[in-house]
Amino acid sequence: MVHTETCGMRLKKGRIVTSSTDSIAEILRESFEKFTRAERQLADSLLANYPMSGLGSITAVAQEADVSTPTVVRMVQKLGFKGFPEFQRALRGELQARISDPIAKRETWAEGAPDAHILNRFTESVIGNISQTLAHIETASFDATCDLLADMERSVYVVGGRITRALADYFFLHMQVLRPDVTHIQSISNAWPHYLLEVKKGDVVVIFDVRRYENSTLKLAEMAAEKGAEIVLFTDQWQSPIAKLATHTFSCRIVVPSAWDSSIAPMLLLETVVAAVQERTWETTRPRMEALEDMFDRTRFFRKFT
Amino acid sequence: MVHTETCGMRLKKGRIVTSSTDSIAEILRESFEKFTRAERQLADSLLANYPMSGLGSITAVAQEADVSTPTVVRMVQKLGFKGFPEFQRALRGELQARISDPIAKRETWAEGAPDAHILNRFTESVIGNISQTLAHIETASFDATCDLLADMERSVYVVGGRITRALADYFFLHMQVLRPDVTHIQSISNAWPHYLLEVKKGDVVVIFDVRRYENSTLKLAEMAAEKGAEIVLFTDQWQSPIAKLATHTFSCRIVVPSAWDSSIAPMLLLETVVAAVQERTWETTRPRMEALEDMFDRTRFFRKFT
DNA sequence: CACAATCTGAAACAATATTTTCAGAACGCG
DNA sequence: CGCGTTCTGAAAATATTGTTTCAGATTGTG
Repeated sequence: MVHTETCGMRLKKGRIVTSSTDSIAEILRESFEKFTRAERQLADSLLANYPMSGLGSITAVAQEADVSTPTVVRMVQKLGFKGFPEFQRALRGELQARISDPIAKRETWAEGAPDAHILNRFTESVIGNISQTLAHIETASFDATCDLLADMERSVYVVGGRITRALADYFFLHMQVLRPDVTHIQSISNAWPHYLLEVKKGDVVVIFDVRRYENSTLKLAEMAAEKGAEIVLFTDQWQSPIAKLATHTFSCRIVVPSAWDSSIAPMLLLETVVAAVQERTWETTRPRMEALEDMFDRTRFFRKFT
Repeated sequence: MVHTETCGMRLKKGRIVTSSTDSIAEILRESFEKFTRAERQLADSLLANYPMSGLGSITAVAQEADVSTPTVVRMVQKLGFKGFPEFQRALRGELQARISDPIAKRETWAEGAPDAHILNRFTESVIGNISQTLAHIETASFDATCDLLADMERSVYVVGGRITRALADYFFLHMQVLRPDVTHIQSISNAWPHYLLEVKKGDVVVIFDVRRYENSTLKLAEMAAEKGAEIVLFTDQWQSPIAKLATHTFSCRIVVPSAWDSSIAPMLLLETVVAAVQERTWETTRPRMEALEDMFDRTRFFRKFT
């Protein structure tokens, strides 16, 4: 998955010997004096805007330096590469290292454990999911969703399915503190039509629906849509059929090395939404949170110390 | 000398029309819904470690994404490029711009959004949490926990608090499928003493307790400990007082730029435990899962297609 | 459930890219 | 200035990449 190539390092007679940690640029500079005229011209060209100029075809590289293609081949072989493609791979590997973020460099997550330990495999995969999920988010849509949820004129309904119930519950729990008029509808329960009676035009219905898309959730969405509600959908990469009805859809990567799907990516989005809504509603929310704190203190529900 | 190419912008029928200022990543994301299954798979792969993955040969790109080379050609043509080489040139041009711009070195998660966008800040912080949490896990302890939970001789009880209820619920939901004798106790409810009657020596009590540690949960843990239960605790970095009673404690980082704590790290551990237990109990679990599938099929609870 | 529309990848084909060969040019040296 | 050595690029030979075709697979639909 991750490209990792070391730089050239050959010991053959007549070849240029370098440490494997040297960057290709350094090798080029070090070997400069051993080069012939045409080769120097080429090395100059390569270094001129390193490493981009080396990424084209051998023909392009040669033309750029105004030398012939055989010269290019001869030079990279002198450097210790087997051929031009190998040289180019090394160059790409270097570039990769240069632009990749620190997280990508990390080899194992649970240190001391073998790569193959499930903790590492699982986490690796979750990080990939997060990265891919984020790559597909349109921030404008995200911001618009938060605006909707921060609008106190609109009532908010939260809907989860069999598995996503926990996500819906978690989201509900937080939204309930942030603002009034939040309702949790369990699409599985057969009481949901009652809740739907209340839904008005402009209300926001947040739906969690991942694969094994549930019929009842779809029906619920259809009815909410008919009533003119704004539907915000959190789904998986294969997209619940509700996507067609939704104002904003967020698709999350959920595949992990397990018989189950991972809820980490949707959970992350959901927590971020909570944080973003909170920023928008801080004025209203603060008194609510303080009141809540006060109530907890009075009920001695939580330990005050330790 | 310097490679400067603009991105695709064609007007031909059936092609995807984009502004010339869009980066290829953006074009990929925007066009995502117009893509077919294999094309999405490819787009994912390209975005996953953008833009490096697109720089190899068409064969390499296709293999990385696990699609055929014709798929690659078709997709880039859909994007408006004449062929793969043109696409790759555009990609190189972009990389060039990115490399030479000293400010743009930093990788962002939701590309196109400013670093300061909450999606990026939040995710950054969550990744940090995961990394730190994993660094503190003792794999031996983790494995021992999974062994306990895979042991069908022992009954399993799952306990959550006010906020962690969702985590407990999620964990319960999965364990319930994996094995028999799993019970969810809501520590808040005042019915929990009834459940405790059943707890025997050797039973496993999985407790979620993060800050604002709850009195009732502590009491519950004390009584379970007295009965000789093995206590597995998921808590935060400041450690719930229950840690003193627990056989295995896992502390998670939970701080994010929000007024709330993040449940991502505990959720990750929990999902990993489920995956690991499942590996251990596959023989027993398979028939259970098949039976469950069958029941869902019969109840037409889920949509069978789409 | 059959039919049409669409999607997909194996394989043939075409176009390039890379390497090799080789003849002449350039250089050093007596 | 002649001779051997080294260097260089045109062109041929080879290897690889990129494109197109087409039949089977899949999906949506009446």
